[in-house]
Amino acid sequence: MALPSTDTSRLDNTLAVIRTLRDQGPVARIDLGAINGISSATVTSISAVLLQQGLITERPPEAPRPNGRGRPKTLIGLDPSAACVVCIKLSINEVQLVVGDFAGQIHHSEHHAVTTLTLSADDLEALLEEKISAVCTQQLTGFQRLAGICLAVQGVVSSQSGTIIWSPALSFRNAPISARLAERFHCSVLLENDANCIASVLAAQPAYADCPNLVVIMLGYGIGMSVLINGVPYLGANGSAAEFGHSKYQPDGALCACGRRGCIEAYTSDYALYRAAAEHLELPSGDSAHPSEQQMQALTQLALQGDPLAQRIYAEAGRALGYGIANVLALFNPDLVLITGSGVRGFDAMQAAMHRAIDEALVAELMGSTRIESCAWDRDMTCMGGIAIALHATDGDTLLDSQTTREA
Amino acid sequence: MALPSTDTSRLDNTLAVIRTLRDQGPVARIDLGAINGISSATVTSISAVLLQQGLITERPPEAPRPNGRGRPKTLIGLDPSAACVVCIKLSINEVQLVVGDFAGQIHHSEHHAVTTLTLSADDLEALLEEKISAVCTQQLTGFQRLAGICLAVQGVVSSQSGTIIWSPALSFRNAPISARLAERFHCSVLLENDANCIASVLAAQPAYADCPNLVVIMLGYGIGMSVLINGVPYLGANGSAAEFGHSKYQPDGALCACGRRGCIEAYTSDYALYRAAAEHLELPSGDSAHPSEQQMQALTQLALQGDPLAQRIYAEAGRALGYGIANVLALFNPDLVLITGSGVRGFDAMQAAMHRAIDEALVAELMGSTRIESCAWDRDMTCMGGIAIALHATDGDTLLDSQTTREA
DNA sequence: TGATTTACTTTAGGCGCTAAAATAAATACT
DNA sequence: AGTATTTATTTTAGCGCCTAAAGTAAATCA
Repeated sequence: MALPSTDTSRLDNTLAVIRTLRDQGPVARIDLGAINGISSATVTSISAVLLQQGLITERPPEAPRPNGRGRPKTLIGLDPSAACVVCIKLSINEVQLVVGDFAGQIHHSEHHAVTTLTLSADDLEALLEEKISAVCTQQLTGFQRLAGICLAVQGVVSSQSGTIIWSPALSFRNAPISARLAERFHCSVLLENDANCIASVLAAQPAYADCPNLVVIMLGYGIGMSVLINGVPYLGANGSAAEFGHSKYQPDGALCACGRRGCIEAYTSDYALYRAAAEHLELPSGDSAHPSEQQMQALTQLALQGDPLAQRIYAEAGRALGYGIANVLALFNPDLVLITGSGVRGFDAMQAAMHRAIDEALVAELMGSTRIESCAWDRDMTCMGGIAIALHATDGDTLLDSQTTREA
Repeated sequence: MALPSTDTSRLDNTLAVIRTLRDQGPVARIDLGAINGISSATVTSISAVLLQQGLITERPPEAPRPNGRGRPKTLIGLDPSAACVVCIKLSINEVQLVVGDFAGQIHHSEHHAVTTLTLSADDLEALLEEKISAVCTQQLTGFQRLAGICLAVQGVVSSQSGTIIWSPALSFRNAPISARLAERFHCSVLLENDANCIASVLAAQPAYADCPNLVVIMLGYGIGMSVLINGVPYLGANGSAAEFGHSKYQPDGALCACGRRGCIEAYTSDYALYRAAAEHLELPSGDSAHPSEQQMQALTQLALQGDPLAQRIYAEAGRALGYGIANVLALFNPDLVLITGSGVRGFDAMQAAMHRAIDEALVAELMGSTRIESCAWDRDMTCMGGIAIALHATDGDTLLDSQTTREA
């Protein structure tokens, strides 16, 4: 496996510089050296090339005094216009498109209501092509190139083959979507699970920097999970790892949307909560199989205000969640379990039962030092993660690309 | 993080050569180049150094004609006497010591009956020191150096800190054992979970070469598991990952040795099977909390011969195992689940119920392409894995060490 | 015996890195 | 203002590793 390291070394160091600049904003050469463990002579050499390629620019030294005497630092930073990426989030009845620049900043975002379940695979492809084309002509004029597209999809996807294996938002299966889009737009197309995108964003936050093994559970209409092992999403053999929602609470338990019984999702997801409540409580009307945000908020309110039935429903959901988390702790022993998703709205009503269940299920040795926390939900997080992942994945291409275009 | 690759590159390539030789036996330089993706000029250079350090030897070309015309290959192979490692397996009431040579071959093995549960931490250390010393004087005379010691322990260990956090074989906890042995024997001391040792051996077998994500479940007095992710054992935050035995089958279920209820172990382990059977069946007498191999075989025989109660007990054990595996599949989506351990003796009696339970628990999409197989049990496997792990971990040291000794 | 084939070694040259020296651009001091 | 000091960046010199290609070695084939 040993590569001719003389080649890879320069590439590695160049990518490290680019990523440092993306994470930290403009940085001086000497600091880039210290951060990445390379000499400043090497940074000079690397940055000279990047400058010439138009991927970075020098910033005038900041007006306020730098920090004492000596030659002031010359900060270099990514040129946002060097490249851009598009992230498309595909969820039930909604498609979101976001454009991010080379520096990782969000440039544009748009939502479209689409009845995703009625689409055929060809429809979907046509739809995506159309939306991306529109965004390209309207938004991407200032950019030197479109580096990549990230498709963030709810469900099971194979990143390797670029195939959507199964998604609750789609009525078809095994759709090889990446290859066609890649051909159409001449750039890499990544296919990611939505939970992995969110977990990547969370893991990048300084508060969680010391958690290389991070589990993120997303509560919502269904239940998703992402497991980061040493900071990278664990995908499993077919990309169907981390299907927490369909791990079991109770053999022969409640019926799940997947058709089996006793899944955590059958107790803790929005549809499960609503199903349990709908028979007995008066709630805003609507599609009871796909409860609206309004309906769910009403139900959560009832529980928090002390309605006994609603409380019981949330307690049972919390207990199921707790037993599920206990299994996750026993099997993954992560540093941190983070609970988020639109369903965190009801987390306060579940929390006590959840903790009770975990204590009931696990001895202290197996709890280890794992923290369990919840985290506010932001619907844009998925695409922010997708943008970051797409940029990271395409840095090598961008580098190569700007080499050849400048040479020509 | 980028290291001065100019330095690491040579080290990487040298280690790759050593490991290729260990895996495949003597190999010609040109083939070492092809296997590891380096030029044969580099292999010549690397092997010249290793030869001079005494880590490898040239083999006379084999008597039977090589393969046609041309200069025959000169095979080079590891010198078994260049180093040795000791692996100590610590399990309930037994300590096994095995010596392996630099080429990875077992050189010596011995078992000792020890009432491990009555030992204090100091007793254990003294015992290990004594046994290792004895082995050193008797067995290690032909070796140039003792490269390392591997402690393979049942239970939760922290490899990083070299601390036995908890083991069913010991009555004390949090024993920092590695550091003291390292000081005493002047070599690296690795602490490993026994299941990880076994999984490493299995993963190295050609039959499982295409399974980078491998789960090994060990049935026995207790239930252990190891998860290999991309071929390396996943340890989790505190080394307590992969505690399959204490993942849950049933909230409020059968009482487990850990003190909680409903763990898989409380249904599927030897003690659980025996406990369920002891009241109603006539079985060889003995310690019913620690059933002997003989007792367990008798019970297995009853089930296989059609005794209805024994069959029911094994079926329930299989169902619990199946539900546990279903969770493992949902969460890890491995390429292969391998079931082994002394408890595989009863696997035939559990298998049907296990598969039924898995089908009942999971939709086909989540089963993916995961194979579930059992695998014959060999009590020496743990130490074979420990030897391999110890050699792998100490190759760098051995290299450095033989450099300095030869120079002096 | 010499041609051919295959394996191994030597040579020549490139790349990437670093340390150290040189240069640049500020502030501090007198 | 002019020089010393401090800090950042660039240039230089040199090292280690790698590869391709040329050279050498050791067989078989005819």
